Amino acid sequence: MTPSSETREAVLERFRVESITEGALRAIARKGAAVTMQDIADESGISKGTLYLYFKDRDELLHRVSEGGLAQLLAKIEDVFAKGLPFDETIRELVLTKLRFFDERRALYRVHFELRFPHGRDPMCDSKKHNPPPEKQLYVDRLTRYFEEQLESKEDAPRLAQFISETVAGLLFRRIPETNGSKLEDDAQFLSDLLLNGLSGRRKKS
Amino acid sequence: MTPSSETREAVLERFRVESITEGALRAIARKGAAVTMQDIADESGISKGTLYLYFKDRDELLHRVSEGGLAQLLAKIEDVFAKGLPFDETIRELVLTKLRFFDERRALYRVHFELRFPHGRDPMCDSKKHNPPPEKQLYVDRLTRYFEEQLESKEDAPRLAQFISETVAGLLFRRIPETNGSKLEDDAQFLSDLLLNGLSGRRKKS
Amino acid sequence: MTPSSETREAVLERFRVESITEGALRAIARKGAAVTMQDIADESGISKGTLYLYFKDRDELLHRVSEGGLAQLLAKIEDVFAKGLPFDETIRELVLTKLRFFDERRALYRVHFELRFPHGRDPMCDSKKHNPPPEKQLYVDRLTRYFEEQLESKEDAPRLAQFISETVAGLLFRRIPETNGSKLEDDAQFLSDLLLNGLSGRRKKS
Amino acid sequence: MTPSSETREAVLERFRVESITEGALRAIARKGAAVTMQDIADESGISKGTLYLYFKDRDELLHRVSEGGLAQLLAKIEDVFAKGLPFDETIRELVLTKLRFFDERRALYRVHFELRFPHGRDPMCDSKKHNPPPEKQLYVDRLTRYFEEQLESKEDAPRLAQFISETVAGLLFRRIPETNGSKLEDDAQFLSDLLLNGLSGRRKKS
DNA sequence: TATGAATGAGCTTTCATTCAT
DNA sequence: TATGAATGAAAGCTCATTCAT
Repeated sequence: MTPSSETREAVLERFRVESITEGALRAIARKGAAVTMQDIADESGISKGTLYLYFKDRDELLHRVSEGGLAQLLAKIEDVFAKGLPFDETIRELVLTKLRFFDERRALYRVHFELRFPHGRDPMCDSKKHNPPPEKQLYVDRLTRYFEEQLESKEDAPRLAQFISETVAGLLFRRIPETNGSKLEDDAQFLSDLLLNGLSGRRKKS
Repeated sequence: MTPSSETREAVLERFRVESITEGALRAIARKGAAVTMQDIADESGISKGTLYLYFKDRDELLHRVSEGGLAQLLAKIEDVFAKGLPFDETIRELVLTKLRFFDERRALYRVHFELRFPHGRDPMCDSKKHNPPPEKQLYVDRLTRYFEEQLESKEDAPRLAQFISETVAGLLFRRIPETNGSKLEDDAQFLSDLLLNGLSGRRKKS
Repeated sequence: MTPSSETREAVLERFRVESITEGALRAIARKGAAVTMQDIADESGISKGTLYLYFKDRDELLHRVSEGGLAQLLAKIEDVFAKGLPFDETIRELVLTKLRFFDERRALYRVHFELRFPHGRDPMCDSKKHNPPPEKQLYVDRLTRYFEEQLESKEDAPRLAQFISETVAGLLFRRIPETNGSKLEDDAQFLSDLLLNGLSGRRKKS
Repeated sequence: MTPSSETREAVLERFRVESITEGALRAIARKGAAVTMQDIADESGISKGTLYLYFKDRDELLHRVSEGGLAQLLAKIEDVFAKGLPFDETIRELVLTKLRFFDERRALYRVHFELRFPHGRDPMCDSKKHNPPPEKQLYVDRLTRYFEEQLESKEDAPRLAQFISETVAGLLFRRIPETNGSKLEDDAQFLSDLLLNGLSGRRKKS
């Protein structure tokens, strides 16, 4: 009734959802994309049934985990843009940021992949599935806008944005499974250089 | 008993394995990464039990499917190198080849991903897991050798090879789930250009 | 403390129980015999926990709903007897009354059935089960008394009473599930005629 | 391949289905309409998973149990008609037959009831449900035909058939739950008399 | 060697019941 | 007294794997 009580419940709810979300991430980190609800419950320190108080079903839970992660990434990206660095520096920072983000949250990355391949191609079952606005797209959209401002030909912007997004994804793709020895900063540096300069000048003079 | 009969059995074995592998690919294409052994058996025209005569378990079967796919890709890559084209052309052909290969075998790509995250990180269960020589690495190794020949600084070669490998993977990552409208050849062109020239010269003069 | 306050609490208690009972009936009407406690709580406008303040468990709640319904029916039956109609008329009215009663409360009828088959015959679990005086019997008893007054042979009375009770039940049995087209009054008429006159005179003269 | 092998498999299948069906009846007798698949599996001496080799789901299994029972009843009814007894005798035999049939298979009767009330009234979920031709109707239809031959007014035949069917059901309704003391043959006699003669002549002369 | 019926562990999900507030 | 979040014991169902034929 009172505003404070409303806030209180809402806060509690958010807290629960967050703690489950984090537990889910830990669980996914341990068990892979095949996490069970029991795994998530255990890792969250609550009981299986409680999960269903906050999420309709497994699908919704995983989607929310995914969305939550993306939102954090978007915030970090925005911080980079806010610095107002020159183009090259911005690109380097963007690459490094995304790389670091997922490197610290390898589990999250798995979830993204699993959600993109919803277990079959039967067109009928898509209707009842969770189909939120393409939150991943938000990230690419933001990049697109930046490129439209910075590049000469606007038309390349969307593809370039997507390309960078996926290129970094590619790097992560390698880094995630094996505990790779190469330093993350070096990878980021290398990738940024390649993006900015391509292979030009690296070829043998021959 | 006789050498010929031995050979015969070996041939039969290979034939079986191949036919199962192909059936598995078709099954995966239909059902996604969640294929069941029954799906694979049906699509291969044999019975479920027979699968276990040729493969230890589901995990090994999928790994072999994955390996088999890679072997085909390697063969195609070798064809590209055999043409003896100039560097730029070779890069473009390589990109296009890999892109086409997986675009025609989207299902296979899923399997690769699923296999990279073998369902758990508990160190205890690794013992019983399939741990084949890094067959994927073969592809990167081949590229590395090429770059070592072609580039000035040998030390960059491995990273560059891996990078290209993953970059293309990134592109596929986008193409697989949604029946994306953009033409594959355009994507390949764009990616090759970026690899070869980077963003140099695209920035606004400002 | 004071007598008035005691009464007050008692009244409140009765009021609560009744309102829950009615809510339960509505809930059963909507969800069938598989009502959940939550359904009942919602329909009663109270919370799930509160149900357990007034009823030991689901079983007791449903039994009380059932009993409550029967009490109403008994009252209506009494009204029929109070009219002092001749025998034939009384029978007809009784049949019609019961038929109408359950026809308007189809849901209630389901509960009766479910409660008669309390989910198991293991003699051990009977102890914790609700075992109220056979309330249904009250209805049959009342009929028995009437027949004892009206019929020549007193000994047939109990069986006849039970028989009529079940015959009407049989009719309802058909009417409940399918939204049957036949008019309730016609069914009642037919049944009464049969009870009163049997098949005598309907046979072909042949 | 050979006819004998075909027969063999078919026989085995029928044997399994029958043994499960019987196990289900026993399980229902013990646990009521709320039998679980595990109960049925235990009682059938097989494992839970095996049930799903022979029945799509719980619903289909229960329906088949129900149908199987009805088929047996129909056969017995047919035997009665085949005797070519006079009308009164036929009615008496029919009543006794059905009464005995269900008295020996009380569990089966529960299943019939549960299947008539498929757990809710949401009209949407009916589509995917098992909806076989109304096998119960077959029994009533058979009776109807008999009455059409035997009674003067054909139009009463369907209602009379249904009525008798449900009247007997009503009797069973009483006999099932409590291990009732009254002799089945007496109940049958009484019911037949009432059907044939009604209450005529029983009233006090007064 | 090939089969596929049988198994049972394990999954998602529901819901009666409890208890701290 | 009233609440409803939390629980956890089942339930229905799937599927990798085994083994008698």
